[in-house]
Amino acid sequence: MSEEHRPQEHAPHQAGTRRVPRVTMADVAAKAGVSRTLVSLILRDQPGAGAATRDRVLRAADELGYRPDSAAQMLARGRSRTLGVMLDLDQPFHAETVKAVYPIAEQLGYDVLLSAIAPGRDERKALGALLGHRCEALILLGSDADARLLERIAASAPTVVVGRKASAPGVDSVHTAEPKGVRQAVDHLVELGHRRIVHIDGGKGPGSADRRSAYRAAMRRKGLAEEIRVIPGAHDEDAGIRAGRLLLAEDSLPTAVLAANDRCAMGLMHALRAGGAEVPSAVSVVGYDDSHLSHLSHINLTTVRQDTDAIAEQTVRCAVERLEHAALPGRDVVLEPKLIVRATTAPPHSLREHSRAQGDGDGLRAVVGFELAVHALRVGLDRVLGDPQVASDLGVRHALAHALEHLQLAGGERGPLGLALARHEPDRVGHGAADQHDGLRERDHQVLAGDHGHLQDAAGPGEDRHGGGARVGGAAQHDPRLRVAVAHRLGELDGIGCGEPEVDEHGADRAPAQLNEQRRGAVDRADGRFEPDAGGVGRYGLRRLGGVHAHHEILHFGLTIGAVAIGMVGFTVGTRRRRWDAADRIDSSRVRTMCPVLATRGGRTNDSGARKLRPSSTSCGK
Amino acid sequence: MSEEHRPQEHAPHQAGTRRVPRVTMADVAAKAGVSRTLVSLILRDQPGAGAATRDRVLRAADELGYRPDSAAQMLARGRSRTLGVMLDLDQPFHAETVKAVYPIAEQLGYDVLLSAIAPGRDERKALGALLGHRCEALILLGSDADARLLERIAASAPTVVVGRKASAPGVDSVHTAEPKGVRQAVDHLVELGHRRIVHIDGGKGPGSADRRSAYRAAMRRKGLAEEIRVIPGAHDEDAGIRAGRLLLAEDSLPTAVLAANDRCAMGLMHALRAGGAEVPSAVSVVGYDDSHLSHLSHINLTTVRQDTDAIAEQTVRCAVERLEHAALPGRDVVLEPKLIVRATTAPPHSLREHSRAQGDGDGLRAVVGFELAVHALRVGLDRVLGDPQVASDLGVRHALAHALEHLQLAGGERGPLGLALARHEPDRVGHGAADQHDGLRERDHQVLAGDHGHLQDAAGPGEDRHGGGARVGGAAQHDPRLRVAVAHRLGELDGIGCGEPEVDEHGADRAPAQLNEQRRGAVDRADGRFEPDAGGVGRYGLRRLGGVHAHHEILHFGLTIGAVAIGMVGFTVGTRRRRWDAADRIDSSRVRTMCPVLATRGGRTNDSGARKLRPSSTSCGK
DNA sequence: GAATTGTGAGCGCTCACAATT
DNA sequence: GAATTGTGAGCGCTCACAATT
Repeated sequence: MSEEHRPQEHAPHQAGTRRVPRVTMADVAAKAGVSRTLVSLILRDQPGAGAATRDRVLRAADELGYRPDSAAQMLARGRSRTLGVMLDLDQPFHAETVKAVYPIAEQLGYDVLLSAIAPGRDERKALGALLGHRCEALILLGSDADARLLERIAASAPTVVVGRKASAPGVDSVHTAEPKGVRQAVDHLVELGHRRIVHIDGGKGPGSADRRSAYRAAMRRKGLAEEIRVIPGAHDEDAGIRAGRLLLAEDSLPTAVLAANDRCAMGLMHALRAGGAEVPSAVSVVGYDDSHLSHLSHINLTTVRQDTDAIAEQTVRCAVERLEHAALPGRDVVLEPKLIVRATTAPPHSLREHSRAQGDGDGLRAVVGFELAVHALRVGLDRVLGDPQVASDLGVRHALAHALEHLQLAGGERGPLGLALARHEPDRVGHGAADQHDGLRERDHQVLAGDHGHLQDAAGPGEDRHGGGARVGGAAQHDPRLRVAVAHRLGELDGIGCGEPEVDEHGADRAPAQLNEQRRGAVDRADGRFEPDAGGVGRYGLRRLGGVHAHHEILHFGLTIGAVAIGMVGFTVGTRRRRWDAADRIDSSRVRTMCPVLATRGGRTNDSGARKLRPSSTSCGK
Repeated sequence: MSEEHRPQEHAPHQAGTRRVPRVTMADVAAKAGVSRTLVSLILRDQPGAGAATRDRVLRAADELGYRPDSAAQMLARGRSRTLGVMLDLDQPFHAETVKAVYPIAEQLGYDVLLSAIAPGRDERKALGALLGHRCEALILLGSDADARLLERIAASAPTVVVGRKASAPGVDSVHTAEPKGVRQAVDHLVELGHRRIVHIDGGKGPGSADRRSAYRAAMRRKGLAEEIRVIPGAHDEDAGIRAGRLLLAEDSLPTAVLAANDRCAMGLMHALRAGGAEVPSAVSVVGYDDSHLSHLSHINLTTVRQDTDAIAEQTVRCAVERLEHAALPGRDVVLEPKLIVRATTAPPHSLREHSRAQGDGDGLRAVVGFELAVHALRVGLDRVLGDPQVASDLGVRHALAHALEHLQLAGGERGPLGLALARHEPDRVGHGAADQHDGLRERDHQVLAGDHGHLQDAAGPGEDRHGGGARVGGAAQHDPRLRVAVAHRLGELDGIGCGEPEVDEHGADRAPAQLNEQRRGAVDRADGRFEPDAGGVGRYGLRRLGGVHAHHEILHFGLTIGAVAIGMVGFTVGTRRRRWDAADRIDSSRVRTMCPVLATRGGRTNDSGARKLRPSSTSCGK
């Protein structure tokens, strides 16, 4: 019977059975005129074949489109060199881990096969698929198998459980030190002043039991045994939503919640916000995992980081070592967790009301505060400097110079406030702080060019200088570059990007240089205009302040300096004014422009609100 | 040579080669006392074996822990009955699809193997793994392969591309009708009144080209050919962030953006918000996919839904049919998309504001701005009034009185600023504006009691009045009730909750009454303390301003008045100062407390930042 | 003759060892 | 003798067919 007429071609026992024609090693060997063994040798990149033969075989294989059949390889080798990974596709943490597993496995010469758990596809099924495909070792990412099941699994193949301590002997496990991570989170909250700290647990999810008891222990350790409360949950948004609603339905909210993981925290925050309880002002929330979502700064979740790279490496290593030394006892690899403080934790309001705790820990607000301080200053400047008379006064200019210098100093030599203002008001501020900045783009340099003093003629005929009410609206329009700068800086503060390792919470154990590289790449790609901020401000300014403190520092600096600067200008104008008054060089319309309240004395006003004011009999007014 | 001494046991060619001992069919056959064929037959559930033998074999297999070796099965069968799915673990849409693929494949008797693309693992690599493991057909979820590559892939195995039209002959594709989905989105936006609708495309991602041209077509169809603008992007958050920053850096924002997919939309929204452009008040955003994230109501993304169940079913069917009838021509299965309107789309502000575009349309920022203006004022007051000498000066008190009066007037008789300040600074402001407020809680009344003048002794010996740097930290602490009030108000303004239907952008077609009900329920549940604000300030204050206008109004008022008030106080202090100077009633430490910059003249400083300042020769300093 | 069971070849590869240059 | 090449068995299964009851 010739090859073409094989009965398999229409085998009756299975619908759709179709022998897929395959280019085999024998075909390649025939074409190249060598033996199968040589082909095998050459394709596996083993030594022992002549260069000419090598070429010929490789070419033949390529021409025939030959692809080794791993089934046959496995069979012949007696082993598959394949690791099976069971995962939950909905857990970003699993995705991160798998992505880190691939390169390590490849490096060790192992293939990776994935099998997902899903509705209607439980662990047994998912693992069965892996085992059936001859995975030599199993990596269980989302397992909630009990000791008995785990033992049975491990009987089939070396097994590594990730994310929790293995409950069965002879099973390796790789996970974070839950007690430490949870304790860090609890300590952080207690330090902020929280006492009513609730824990939403992860149900049967991996690590949940450990985190639950770690929470209890951490609370007891802080003398908060009576405040211990665990709400049953799971590792998804729904659990967080349910817990949030449960809490909202009660008489009063706890001041802080430690969620089972980031997804749970997301759901919780959603429910709280929908119910009118803002995070973190009403309730602080801590997640777990530091999955990529928590980085996004409109989420900006305080969370316990698990290092997926380290987890992946240890996991693969465990599996491979067990594969090569079967007799190894079960190991439990425990990695260090790390609390990443972002913007969802703050002092509880009860404390804040007593005005004791410093700062509210709200990153977004801090930055917005900083921006607004700059704008408040700008409004003040516009008001005052909108009047050429006032602006040209030497005292005012000096006061302004001081204010700006102060601003620059606020965040360090070329601090964020100074730089931002320099970019915001280049024609006014000059670029004393900015011009040495090698990252500044040409355009910026051009804008700044020809201005080397600390203060240019502030009252110069800029197209922006018309005074009056409309100015305020104008002032409220932010320079988009400033926005971008702030957004970038926020990202840096959060440690998403580059940074000195000792400051950067994320990068610390992650090869910062590489991250820097990456970061810069991202920035470069984003938009040519951003480099100065990415490379400059962050590095010189906020970084120096270090981590989360920077948030508070900025808020304080911004508010302080904005207010001080405006006050100063007002002060100076006030001081000088007497002189102008005497010289009668300022008319009422100018005064009104400068400050509507002051102008009402003269009975003239263009402000319906101000019209009702009854002026006092002080020195203001004409 | 006996089995135990196989040389493979220590094969030298590969480190760690270890023949995994395996229970084979022969072992089972031996144990059951039958032939291998019978075991094979029985384990595959084929007819033709006696019931008794069946039992015996099954029992033997079970006892030995026998597990068929799929590598050998594949090899022997000549086919694997395995479908390979290539996916991107970071795309929720892929996860959804895979979860739907499993049951359908199982039903048709196929195994599923997953292979992820990841950094350092491109399509070729991922597909190579699948092919190597003898997948008979390939399902490509995140492919950006061009026609040439696709053709080469398809030469190895029947291929189904998901999410876009296949560009190569003989390749099946399953995707949503992009033109329809995009048109629905564009039509929805145009109906809301948008014209400047930008599209962030998905780069080389699946379906991007189709969506891009569909966007162009839909825009042209609406007579908006001139508004067409495509920003290069990708299917991830980064692309959205980059596009958002790009847009923010321009002179003005578009009013609506159609993102490449949900993740891109998430990044975009993040960037916009970080840059101060609220969604949807400043910019409307539409996603694509309806992945599980978009459901979460703090995201609540308007998006184009793709039915993953239908996609999975059609995809598996295509693959299997092609497997069984090789000659089939390439099919293109097109499914219906569906626009899911949620909360990220709203009428453009140009419409809402009669094309005046006041302010930046940022609700949160407006409110924060208002808060911060109050705080800036407070900082200024603390600074100035922290010095009893200054504070007791009649001129300063009058200036302050004016500022506060102005604040109260700003939002109407009992306007939000006045009220907020009254609650914030009850002992200082008095409750002229607040005491008639029937919603105020008893405690508040008590706090305010006994103070009926417009201005109490500002320098009185309150426990809160110590001046100096620490005060700033204190001032940055917000009254949580104020925040809650603000959050509530924001919710009302945004139409998430109750409100006049004609103002409420979201609720208009959504049964406002029911929403009101819901909202009130939420408020009632949230915390007993909130009623005054929910029922009071909102009703008397902001509501009167009406809808989104209020945002801008508050921002302007807040900034203006904060700056004006501080400037006024500074002005007055400046004016008065001459007198103090003359009387030598103010010492340098006091000045330093009041304003560090001013103090540097005297050479004394407690501020390392200020130390570097070189004072000018003006009137400041001792 | 139908139901049940067994035999031998082969899937495509790798490995140990032998045989060439 | 070192570098290169070839041979034959076997990995664990399935299939067609033969051989039993």
